[in-house]
Amino acid sequence: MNKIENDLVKSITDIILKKFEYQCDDGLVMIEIPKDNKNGDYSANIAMRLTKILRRRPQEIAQVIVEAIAENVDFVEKVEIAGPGFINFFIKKDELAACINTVFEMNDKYGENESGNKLPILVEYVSANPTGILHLGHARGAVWGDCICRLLNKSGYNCLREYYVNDAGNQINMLGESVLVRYKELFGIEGDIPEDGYAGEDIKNIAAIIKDKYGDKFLAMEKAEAVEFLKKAGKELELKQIEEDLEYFGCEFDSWVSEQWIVDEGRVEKAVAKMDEMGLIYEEDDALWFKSSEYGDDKNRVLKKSTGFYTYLTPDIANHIYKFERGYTKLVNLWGADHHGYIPRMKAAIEALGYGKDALEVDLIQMVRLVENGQEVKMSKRTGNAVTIRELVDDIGVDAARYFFVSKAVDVHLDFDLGLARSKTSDNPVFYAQYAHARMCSILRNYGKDVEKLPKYDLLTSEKEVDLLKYINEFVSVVADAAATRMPNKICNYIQKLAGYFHSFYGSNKIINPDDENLTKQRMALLLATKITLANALNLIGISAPEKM
RNA sequence: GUCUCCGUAGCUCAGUAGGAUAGAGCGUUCGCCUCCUAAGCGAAAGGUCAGCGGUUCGACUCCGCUCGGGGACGCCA
Repeated sequence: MNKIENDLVKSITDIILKKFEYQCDDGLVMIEIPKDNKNGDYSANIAMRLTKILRRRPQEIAQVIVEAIAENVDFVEKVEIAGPGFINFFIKKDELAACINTVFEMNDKYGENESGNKLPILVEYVSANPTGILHLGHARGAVWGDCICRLLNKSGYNCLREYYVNDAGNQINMLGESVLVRYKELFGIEGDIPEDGYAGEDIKNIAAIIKDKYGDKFLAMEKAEAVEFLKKAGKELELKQIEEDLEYFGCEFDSWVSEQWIVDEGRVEKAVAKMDEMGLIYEEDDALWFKSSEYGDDKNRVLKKSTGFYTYLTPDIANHIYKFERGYTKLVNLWGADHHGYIPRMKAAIEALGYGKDALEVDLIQMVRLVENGQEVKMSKRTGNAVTIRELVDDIGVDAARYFFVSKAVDVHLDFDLGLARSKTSDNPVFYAQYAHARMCSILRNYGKDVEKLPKYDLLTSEKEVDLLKYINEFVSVVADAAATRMPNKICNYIQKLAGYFHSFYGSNKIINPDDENLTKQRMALLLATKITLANALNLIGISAPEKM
């Protein structure tokens, strides 16, 4: 919330306390920017919200508030009651323009806020198995998670970006076997990829790298021994590829936690022992079960199979314990929608272990369906024809690709029309915003002088100018809200709207006006403040703000 | 069958602490470059917010039911 809104809320609660003897919670007072600015610069619906509590008609409550505001709040130019009881505030124009100097002072830090209160929060995302190349489905989660972390950092959370590497299960054995098949092929020995194996091009590349490095040494080796080696080598090469692709896509991680490491450290055994100690475990049919149904899951889950191996769940529980041990009190996981059934059992484990029911929040990333020429393109690491992140980025660019994913809420299914993304690059909304930025830079270049910080901006009173000022003022609260709700798409909405206000301002006002030096200075200041805000917003979603287009 | 996500303009989607006349892009139809970037601006057309009921001053928004579409329901990972 910006200063004006804050002051309004405070004034209103004060008045309510004084006139109605009711201590009104700040959260009850909503200050909004009305859609139609005939209804003021800001409006409040508090009179209607209080009707029940105060047992008075909204008009009556509004009347009292309006009178007191008019008397006591000096930055309000006019205040009136409208419709069913809205209180509409018209703010003195130079008060609205005060944000320009705030933006200048904060510069690239404008938008920062302390709403997170330094809360230690660990965000786990992507976490794709190191058995294949990252494709479109992963791209959505990667960008979304990356943007969430950018928002959290901007909003004063203490955020850690983590990738959980599933490098211990059966799929890694299959990786080793698949590499072995491709490796042998390079020596003319034909074989079939196992049923659950991996047939992607990446496996061939790995086989080739291994052949270059080690020659034919695995041909004579015992199969089990060869697979043991190849799965490790394969995993490392796959991981390296994943890391490079993510970086290429503008997504970085602070921390990579290996499942194998969790196992090797004895953390799995420790977790099981602890759960046993707490009476959360029982034995049945030669397997070890977790009483997850006592904590909200619809049935109990196996921790250790009758074969003696752990299920996927068990090391992951140890993984989550490890997160808490490092001091993170809030955990956020971004999982694919197919993991939806997995959430209750992980939450059950966390609750059972005493970390609190709501310590873990899981945001599900709904499916991305790849469509081309009206037909669905199946994507699977195994069929080998998946469109990879790298291909996508080479095709349409990092900015457009990122924007496509981050602008749409993750809880809806996404049809990614590759043909459309390719052919309509210039229609992508990201260019609208980037063009606005480039336009502003161009005007700054044409101006040729430094933009001055002025003590007063009293000439910025036209409708377009006021729209811009109010919206620049909103940025901080938009960032805080987007962080709290973990919805970076709200930043996209902000960007589109801010760019729209600018383009509209540009269309109706000559910014550099040789006949009026004072007005030009003020408009240039507004322009620079807009540019800084837009650049900061673009940066929050990892999209470049070009100086020229 | 159970759980879950979704249903808003011809298409792709915003709008979710309940608020004033439901928004944007693409597409369609008109205007606007002797002037700071026309990748832009202005205007028009386009809607039973899937349907029915409930909660209340007020519902696209919250609750229930129905219909329609996606996904998940393993001693896989």
